[in-house]
Amino acid sequence: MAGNKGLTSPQEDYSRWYNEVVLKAELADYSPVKGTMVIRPYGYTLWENVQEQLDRRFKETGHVNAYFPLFIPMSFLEKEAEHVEGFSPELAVVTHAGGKELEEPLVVRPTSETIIGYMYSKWVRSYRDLPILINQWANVVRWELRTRLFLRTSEFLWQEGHTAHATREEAMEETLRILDLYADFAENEAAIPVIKGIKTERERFAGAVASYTIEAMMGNGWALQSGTSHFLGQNFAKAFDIKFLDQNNQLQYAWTTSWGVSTRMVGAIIMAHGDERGLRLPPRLAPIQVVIVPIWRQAADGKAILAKAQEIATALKGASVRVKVDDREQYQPGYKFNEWELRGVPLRIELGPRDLAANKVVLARRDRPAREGKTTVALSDLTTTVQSLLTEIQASMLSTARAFRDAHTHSVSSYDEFKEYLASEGGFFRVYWAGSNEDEAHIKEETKATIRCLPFDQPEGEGTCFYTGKRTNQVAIFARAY
RNA sequence: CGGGGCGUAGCGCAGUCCGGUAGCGCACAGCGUUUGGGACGCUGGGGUCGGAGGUUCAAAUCCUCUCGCCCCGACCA
Repeated sequence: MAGNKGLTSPQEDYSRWYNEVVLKAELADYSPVKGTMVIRPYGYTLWENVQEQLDRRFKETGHVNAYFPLFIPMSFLEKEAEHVEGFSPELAVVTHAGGKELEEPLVVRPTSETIIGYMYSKWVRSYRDLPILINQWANVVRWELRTRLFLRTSEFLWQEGHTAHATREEAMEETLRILDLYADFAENEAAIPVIKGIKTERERFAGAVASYTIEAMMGNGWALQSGTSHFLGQNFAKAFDIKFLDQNNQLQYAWTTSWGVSTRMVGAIIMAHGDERGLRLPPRLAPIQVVIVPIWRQAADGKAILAKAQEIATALKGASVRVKVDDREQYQPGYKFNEWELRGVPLRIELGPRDLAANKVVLARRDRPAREGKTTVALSDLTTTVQSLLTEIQASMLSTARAFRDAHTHSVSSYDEFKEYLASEGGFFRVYWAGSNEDEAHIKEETKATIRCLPFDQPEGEGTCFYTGKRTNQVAIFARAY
């Protein structure tokens, strides 16, 4: 039996598998309002670990956290033409409060560029007030038509960074610094390889001059935009009058950026690593890194084994390992093995009478199939072995994900070939591209694939556009996307 | 909003055609035996059959209206 009992195989029905994993692993549950979800403790702890690692990186690069309000005057949204056009279809608007109709409707923030722009205009007078490097952790609301747990919910959690700078160069540097930061997080914490690139006009954030993205490949070959960093130019500065006197006493508009990673990242972790047994969590983010499953035949053994399990747990905690002893008596070991595998715990310690007698334990790696992933280790070496195994699993998960992505990245030279491969294999398509906005729209209409980005990693030489046949030196990444 | 499907115990479903007063599996509770890859036995608790109205001696079942959810298409972190 390959998979977890009762779990749909990802090969058979990927989206069903995804939903089941989220629900059965107790990451989240549906909430009564359509399109909203409850993030359960296990899922929330995972999110907290994402937060912690991102937040650490923000602070290291000079950013500070603040909080801006949930409600935004409707008129603010309207100040930036593209912005309001982009967001108006999905706004939740409060028209009544305190028992009467409001004079001006309040928008529940879909993102906070506008209210933050408004505040920045109050705070900025001189080049000496710049840069402003603020991040906020918040919830936002976008009334989506089709929702999916973690990937697209009407309300979601995220961080949004909003910075203002004196020069174009500085703002652009910031935009790219954050993109690198996101990529570093994705690869080194989430073990998800990403492609850095710039969005085409069609996919650009409403109101931005340029949008940059990290794109990750999910287990079904689809792309997931996992973080974005926007260079906003002076668009919002002009809309909100963020002006300062420069060193030459000249009045200038500030240059702003915004960037975000959301709870969608949890979806990325699920889909980039999950398998037919369920979730596989990268050790650096896993709420539980090691689970200890005690095993005993006779009640008399139980006490000693549980005591030893606790002793091991204490030792591991002392070494900063997130460990849990599964001391539930109503479940058998086999059940627990499967359950913790479903929930993605990277490493399991099995401790039975034989082990106790020999001063050993069995270690089982989640990233390797049943027997292959099991080793026996002496108790005296346990802590160092666990630590090195966690490091190894983390690295192995990244390289496995990278190998998977590379194996599912194709380069095609004609549109027919593209369509054929997209239908049969899926995955990413790294192709020479000289098409127009309309060409892109047409391809999307016919194949549902979109340009995920124009990757930073561009070829040296020229090639022929797979769609238009024109010569070009630009490549694009096409894929089906969430 | 267009197309398709579904609402019966916490979950998954049967029962609906052909009306007779609700059942199965899992889960849950108690007791006992079990425990190295999803144990078993016995006992037990749990239902306004999505909602409202109608037909009928009698409605989960037939009729009318309604509400909600899921999947597929047009937008998005």
